[in-house]
Amino acid sequence: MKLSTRGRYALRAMIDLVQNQYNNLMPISLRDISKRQEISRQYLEQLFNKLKKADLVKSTRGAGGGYLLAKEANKINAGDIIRAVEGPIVLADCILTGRKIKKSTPKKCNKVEDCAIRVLLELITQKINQTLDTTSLQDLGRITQNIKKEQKDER
Amino acid sequence: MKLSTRGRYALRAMIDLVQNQYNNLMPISLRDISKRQEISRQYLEQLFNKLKKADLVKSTRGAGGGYLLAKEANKINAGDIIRAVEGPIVLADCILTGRKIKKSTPKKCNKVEDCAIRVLLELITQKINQTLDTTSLQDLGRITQNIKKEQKDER
DNA sequence: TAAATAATATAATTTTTCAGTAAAGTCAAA
DNA sequence: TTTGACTTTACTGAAAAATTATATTATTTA
Repeated sequence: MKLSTRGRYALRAMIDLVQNQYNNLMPISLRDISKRQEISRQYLEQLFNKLKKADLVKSTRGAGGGYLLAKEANKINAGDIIRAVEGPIVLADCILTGRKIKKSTPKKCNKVEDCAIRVLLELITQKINQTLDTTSLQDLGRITQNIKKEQKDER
Repeated sequence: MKLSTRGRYALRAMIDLVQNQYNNLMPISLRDISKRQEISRQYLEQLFNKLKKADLVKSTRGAGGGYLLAKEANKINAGDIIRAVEGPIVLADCILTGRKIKKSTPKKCNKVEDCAIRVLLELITQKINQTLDTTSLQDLGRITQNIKKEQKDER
């Protein structure tokens, strides 16, 4: 049970965007994010594709172009970001499809025991989404800011 | 973000154990569980190895042998079972190790942005464990029982 | 006590997913 | 018209997960 790097990288990139924006006026290029976050440009491209489709960022092309937040940082939450790049959070396939367990051997989930497990997993999924949806990008930005400050003060 | 089959199978096997026990007197063989749950015997062996080490089941060898619950079903919870076969629930490696992100390229998690993400993931992990630890095997057994009953009534 | 049963332990194999890379193309602004 | 940036698709290698295989040891029962 892990959050894949896709989700983590997307969060990181979005936090980077908030931190480096000047009132969301100057587009930020993937090249810059790539450098700061040490994530390959091509990989970022994949992620921002999805972030854009989910209306979380907007882009301007050409020289001096790049990405901007599509909404205010307090209107974007962690759940939006993660679901944009990873799809909906599903702890077991039968929850979404209702049935299938595997792709290769599309066996039905016909064990009643599974249904009890499904009840449990659905409950957990709810809790996860609840937490993700009550944490805004602004929150994440502030936390980051505070950590940076602390690190500075220590020196 | 998925619960692996290991965890799901272990839950299923344990529910099977509760459902088919006669006051926990007659050991249940993996062969029977394997048949009922359609999980290969060898795979079950791996799982029960860990369940035993975690003191959730006890075993007797030889003919007529098999597994029994090591404690009462209301003293065993879903979290015990899942953690027994999957290890602790960790949504990102840096949470456990404090630092490392990957094994192969042991790069440090030196981005402050990650720390904000860690705060979020730790919160979620707490919630997950909370839910898992408040759902007993007895609960799961009852839910299963109810579902079986409903299915019967429908006919 | 031999045969059958069932757990224990480890190793090997297969399958699937993930992470990252590459390439070729499109579009917009300076 | 050229640069810089976004778009899209395909591919590859590595790691993790799932499954299978092979012995071995311990009990019971006929």
